[in-house]
Amino acid sequence: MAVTMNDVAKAAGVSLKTVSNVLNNYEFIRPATRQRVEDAIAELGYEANLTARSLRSGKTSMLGLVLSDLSAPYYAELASKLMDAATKHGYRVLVEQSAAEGAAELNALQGPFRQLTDGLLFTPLSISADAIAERAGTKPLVMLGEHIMDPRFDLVTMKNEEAAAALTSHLLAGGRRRIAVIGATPEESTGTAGLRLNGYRTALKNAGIPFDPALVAPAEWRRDTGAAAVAGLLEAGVEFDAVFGLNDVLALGALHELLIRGVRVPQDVAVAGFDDVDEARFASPSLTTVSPGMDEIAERSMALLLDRIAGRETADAGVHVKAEFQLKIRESAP
Amino acid sequence: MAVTMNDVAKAAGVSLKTVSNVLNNYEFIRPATRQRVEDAIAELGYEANLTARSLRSGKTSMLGLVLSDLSAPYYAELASKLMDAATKHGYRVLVEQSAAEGAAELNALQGPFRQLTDGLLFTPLSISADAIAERAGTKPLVMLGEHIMDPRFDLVTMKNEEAAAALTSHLLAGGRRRIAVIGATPEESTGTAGLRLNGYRTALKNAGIPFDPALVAPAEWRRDTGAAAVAGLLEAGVEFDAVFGLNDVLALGALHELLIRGVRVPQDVAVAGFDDVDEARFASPSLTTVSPGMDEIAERSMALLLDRIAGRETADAGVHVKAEFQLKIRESAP
DNA sequence: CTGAAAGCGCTTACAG
DNA sequence: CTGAAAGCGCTTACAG
Repeated sequence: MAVTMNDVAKAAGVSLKTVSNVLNNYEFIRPATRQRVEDAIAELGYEANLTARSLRSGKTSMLGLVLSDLSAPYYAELASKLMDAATKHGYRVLVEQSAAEGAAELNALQGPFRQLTDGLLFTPLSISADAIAERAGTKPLVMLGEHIMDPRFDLVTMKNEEAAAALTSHLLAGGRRRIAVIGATPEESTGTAGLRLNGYRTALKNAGIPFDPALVAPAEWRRDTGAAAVAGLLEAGVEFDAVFGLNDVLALGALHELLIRGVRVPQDVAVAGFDDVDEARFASPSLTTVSPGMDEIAERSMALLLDRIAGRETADAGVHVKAEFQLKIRESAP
Repeated sequence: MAVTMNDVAKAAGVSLKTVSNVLNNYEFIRPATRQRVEDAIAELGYEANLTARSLRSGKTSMLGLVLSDLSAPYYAELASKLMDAATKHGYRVLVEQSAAEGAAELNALQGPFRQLTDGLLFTPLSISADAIAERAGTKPLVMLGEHIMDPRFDLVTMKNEEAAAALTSHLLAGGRRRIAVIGATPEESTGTAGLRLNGYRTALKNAGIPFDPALVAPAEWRRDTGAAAVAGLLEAGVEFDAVFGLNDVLALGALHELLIRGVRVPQDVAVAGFDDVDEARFASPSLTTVSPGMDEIAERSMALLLDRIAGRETADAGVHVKAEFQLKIRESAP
């Protein structure tokens, strides 16, 4: 059997409570007592049983991270940063992939997954704010992304509209007039895709250019679907001189498809994305995109969640944070 | 307070043990009793407390996954598949990033992380087999990768030597004679890099071509380091007509560097990688690489770990599994 | 097939 | 500053 607190207490000649006090850094312990306990711990190689601690205290020292797909570069990079941040604060991260499915999202919100974690970083994609509110429970919950922007919930996100507008304006300043958008439906206006499309429309409007729904191609946010979407536009005979992929993998898929069809980038068609994943810098041509402030998003969301858990943040209404973005002008749309 | 088993037992008019029997699918329960218990569970909305279960049973229903960096595409894709597999079997996955540092690896092996999981999928990169054996404890441990290939441990890996040899032979068959290798030191012969380099040397030997250490450039396995390594070779005046990046991100970084320097791929220099991450297919030119059988690796390693946990696999010596590979011939080295 | 009791290893009021 | 006791919510032998 493993060494228990009881063994430590006996070896140090103190009570259980005193050992617990030492472990939990209780302030008022006689230095000599503390020393004796610490010696006993070292000698016996005692390690606290986290499960027992958790059962009694109700805290698990684990955080939940729910996102659609860990193999998507944006999420992979974000998860990596969040885990590093959590480790720094003594927490571990339990990841759940929802595949953007409502059932999986609900499950993560209420099921055993929730029970095992002290707080949740949640990227909802399918379920509604009301469904979340109904099941939110009492443990802290911080939203990532923009499917839900509701005053009831804490939210850390990015400046989607502003950034998309800035990127579109850059394309317009480069003389592009028919900018295809990949990854949204023409009438979308909420959620990540909708907000980025709004930004695109705002920039067009400011430039006095009418919005043409024919230029907007829906697609799931992957490379293969980005490629297929641009192929669809070309085959439908839609004319365009730029492609705005609503995220980088869409743009990279589109870029690939254009090049194998002999379309020159950026001479014939400029291409731009959104996310600034590492891959974007090393594409050929390198990809113009938006850096959405991922470091800031990771740090702020982790800090907010930990503040809620510790009771340092007590605002009744949700706290909303938007990270700063940066345009990354590269070869694909100089 | 949450609903407990006691509440269910009272509501159903049975003992605690009977409720436990129903929850754990004990075979010999009178159907009527089972029904009453299930009704009570449904009515009260009872959910088992996993922490309590875990304290008593010693099982956590969590699996640990230790890898160096979740933002690396190969690991991101592997982790994603492993999580899906774990979910299918009722397990959750706790991920730990080691940054390939020995201290972090030791920590994952013994610390609280280990305590919280029923078994570990471990990609050691720094620590020795002996160090692992010393700290392996009694819980199941399956190695991923090839830093440790020791009969004491279960291991699921890929055919590094064979695959690297096959890829090199393909480059040779295409008329390439000076194939630079990025991501290893010339004398390396163990670990993932060493094995792949061995395969390269075997293929050269079979073709009667001498091994030139000047063609081998060390680099950490990232895009930026791949680019820097190829830049280093060019600036040192080393002549080569092909580049074998020991993984895809190295190859993609190298590809990018070659193209911005005006080297034509594949006309002047062929480029090949290893891993077949999704990105490889969509690079321009698309990347010739090895598909190492990631699906098989994910499935087999998960199955082996679960078999060890359940006691279905009882071999004293480590079970070693090697997945089948496939060459993916694409534009960068046709 | 089912029950009563013990106990997993901690933390938490409560005393003193 | 420290101790003795209770209890978090389960599962596990042990009986019957």
